[in-house]
Amino acid sequence: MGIAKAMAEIERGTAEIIDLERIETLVTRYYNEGETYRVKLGLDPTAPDLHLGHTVILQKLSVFQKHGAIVQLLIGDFTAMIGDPTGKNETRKVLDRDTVKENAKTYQEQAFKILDPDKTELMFNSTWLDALGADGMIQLTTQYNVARMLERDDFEKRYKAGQSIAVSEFLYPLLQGYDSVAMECDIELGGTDQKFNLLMGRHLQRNYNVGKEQAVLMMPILEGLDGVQKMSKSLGNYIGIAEEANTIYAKVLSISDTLMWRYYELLSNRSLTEIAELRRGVEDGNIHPKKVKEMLALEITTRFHDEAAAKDAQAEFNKVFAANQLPTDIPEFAAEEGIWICKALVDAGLEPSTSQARRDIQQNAVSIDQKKIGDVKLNLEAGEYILQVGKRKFAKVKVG
RNA sequence: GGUGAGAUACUCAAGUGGCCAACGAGGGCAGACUGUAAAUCUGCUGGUUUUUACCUUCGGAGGUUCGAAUCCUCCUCUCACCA
Repeated sequence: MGIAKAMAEIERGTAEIIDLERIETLVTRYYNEGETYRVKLGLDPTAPDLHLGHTVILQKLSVFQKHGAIVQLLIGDFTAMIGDPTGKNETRKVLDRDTVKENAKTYQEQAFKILDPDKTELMFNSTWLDALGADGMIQLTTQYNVARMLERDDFEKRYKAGQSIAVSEFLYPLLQGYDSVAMECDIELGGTDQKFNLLMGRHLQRNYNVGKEQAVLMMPILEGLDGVQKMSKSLGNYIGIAEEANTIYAKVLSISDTLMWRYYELLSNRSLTEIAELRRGVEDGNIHPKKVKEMLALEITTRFHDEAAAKDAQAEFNKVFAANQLPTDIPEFAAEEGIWICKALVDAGLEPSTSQARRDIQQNAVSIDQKKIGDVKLNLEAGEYILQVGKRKFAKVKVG
């Protein structure tokens, strides 16, 4: 493959690249002399469930692997103790080594759905940060000053808003930057929100005389299903890559039409020209936007499962939501005769509390065997029923 | 160390003795309309084997009072100014 084409693949969809020249040099050297280089990605071991937001960067890493990169997946087991400053004053729970190892393993398994295992190294930053010691830590803190630290967007905002900033939080960017020193990486990837930390790596590599300064490549932050907030597990607006085909398909289809184009740009493997054509088609009214969304849903579902599973998911989706029929697999549970409907809904996991169940029944959101019920005092007699709350929550109950 | 201000539900934010399970906004859930899209309209948004009732909640622990998110004391945390 030509170097120009490789570079075009690397640059696609990026938010910002610092030191593009260096990347080009590395790629060129690979193609001419077969010399590999190192690309780093730091991961937080607290949340082992990868979602599409992570895959934006992982996909980029896999592009690099095609062009001569050895990927360094860094598990931030040490830095997890501090937690990247987020503005939230949550106390982090301290993870023990075993949990971290387990999380790392899960990470790895999931990441290998996208990455080439033969060109990936797994690392833990406790390896060198444990060894740093108090004097090493102090040495590290002399490399930067408070005024510059406060330039970091998040710190600046909080400082101006009069919110607290723990001293330990200043350590986070420094330690992350020091990782780059220890790893001697050539390029570091991250989201745009990581810019400050990524640049710190460059700064520290220079100060510690590593002999190179990492290039930085930032990917845009993928919005979650709501289209506003960034995709994250804690916000519940994510599509997990380990989720079932049906779920992934349905979630993709539930995004807004505007957001769909964003997902195309960042997640699809279709060429940019192809995407532009689809877009024109929709704008001209020649293609129904739902068709385009279905294509995206199929593509993404196929990526984490396979084509057959994706097709099945599509069929199932149409059956349940377009044709209003019952899904194929409905979780079952048993209950005693005469059980109060609200209690049954809670037991089935369809409702969080009987009070909530009561409200939903009053609002016509609950049906039994596809018939709405309005009676909150209903007790179920012996028999089998299909319970449904809203459009998407189903359960089969055996009473008696 | 001193002085002052503040801590309310998922978030922001009213409420300064009874009309408070606590205004409002955002978010979320549900209904109508749809393409499980968007926009719009409507309802709900602490819990309880059963609800015009009862129980728990306004940083924490005590106290005053017939009655406290509201008053008092101590504590914890945050911010500002001074040192």
